[in-house]
Amino acid sequence: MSEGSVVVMDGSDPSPDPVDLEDLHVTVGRRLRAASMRYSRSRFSVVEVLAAGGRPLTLPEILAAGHGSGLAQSSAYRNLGELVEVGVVRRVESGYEHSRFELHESLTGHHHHLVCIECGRVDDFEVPDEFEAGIEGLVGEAAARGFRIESHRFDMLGRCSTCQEKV
Amino acid sequence: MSEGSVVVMDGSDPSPDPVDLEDLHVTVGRRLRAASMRYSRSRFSVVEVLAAGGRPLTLPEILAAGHGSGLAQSSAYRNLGELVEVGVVRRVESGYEHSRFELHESLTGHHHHLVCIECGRVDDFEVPDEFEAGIEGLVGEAAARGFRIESHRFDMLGRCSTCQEKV
DNA sequence: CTTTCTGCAAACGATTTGCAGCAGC
DNA sequence: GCTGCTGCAAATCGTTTGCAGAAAG
Repeated sequence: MSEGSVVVMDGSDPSPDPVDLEDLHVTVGRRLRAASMRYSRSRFSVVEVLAAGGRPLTLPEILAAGHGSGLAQSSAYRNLGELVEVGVVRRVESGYEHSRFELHESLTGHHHHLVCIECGRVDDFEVPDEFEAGIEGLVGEAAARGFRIESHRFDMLGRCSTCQEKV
Repeated sequence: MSEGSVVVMDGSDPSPDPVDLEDLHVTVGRRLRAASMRYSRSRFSVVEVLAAGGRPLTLPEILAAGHGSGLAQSSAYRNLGELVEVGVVRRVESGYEHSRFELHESLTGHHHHLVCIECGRVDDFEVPDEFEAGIEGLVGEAAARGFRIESHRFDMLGRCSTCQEKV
């Protein structure tokens, strides 16, 4: 649960995610070993690709990015599933043809998504602290409905710059 | 696009959705006819089930609720797809085994979802106006990232009352 | 060496679709 | 009576899984 290398975003940095690769791999290796799993070459490659992507990627994107690594589709899916289980990867259902995968928030920091309703592309998006605080306030309201809230998901849907041009 | 029977929620009513069935069917019939489609018995039944559900339902749930109507699975899917196209139904991807379907927000009012991470159940959830206002403020920020926002999606994830007991 | 991975190919399962007969208007 | 809708069964397609050989430690 506790993790020393959590990256805290301050909202003032517009660049993707300066996650330190060194730390990242150390942390991932630790989490895998804790589950008596190996940090194999293909798992390493998947993590590397996700870190470089800086946004949720589909399986085809992951395979293409790891070009030459010759990773089989089934292995990639299997790796992703395992990484999800040890809390290194998070699966993002975009509702388009493919699921998307990104590094877990414990590694990249809490954020939300900008989803293109045209091409399905998903970008990361951080919101002001006061907004997040407002969300916390809603948790109590949900409790009144019998729900015990663990997390939330906030997406803004629209058209990315590329797809706006196509109109 | 414009529609006279849009239901506006004021956020003070905790009950599900007092959508008037009469109005609902009239509106749906109008939208279908506008697309030169018929308001067939099975489409009617699907709309009725969704209205009664008051929350996003899966296809199995829809078929079960319309018991006796003998609606074929493929027809239900086809009806739902058509209703989505004419703006009567909205598809909600829960990320669990089945997609879910609910009446379009133009018929039920804008709302969000409480999602049970255990059983996949989804309940409707309305947030205070000031919260929605805060969301609008984020649209401009997204624009700075090249995205033109059309809508948003906010889900709170947790465990429903039934699934809390199972622990 | 032993245990855990990987690739391959087959299996799955939710959703979609072609087609011939039925229903709405 | 047309035209559009429905059920049935087959096809899709992203994702999962069984298995035999290949790596990790």
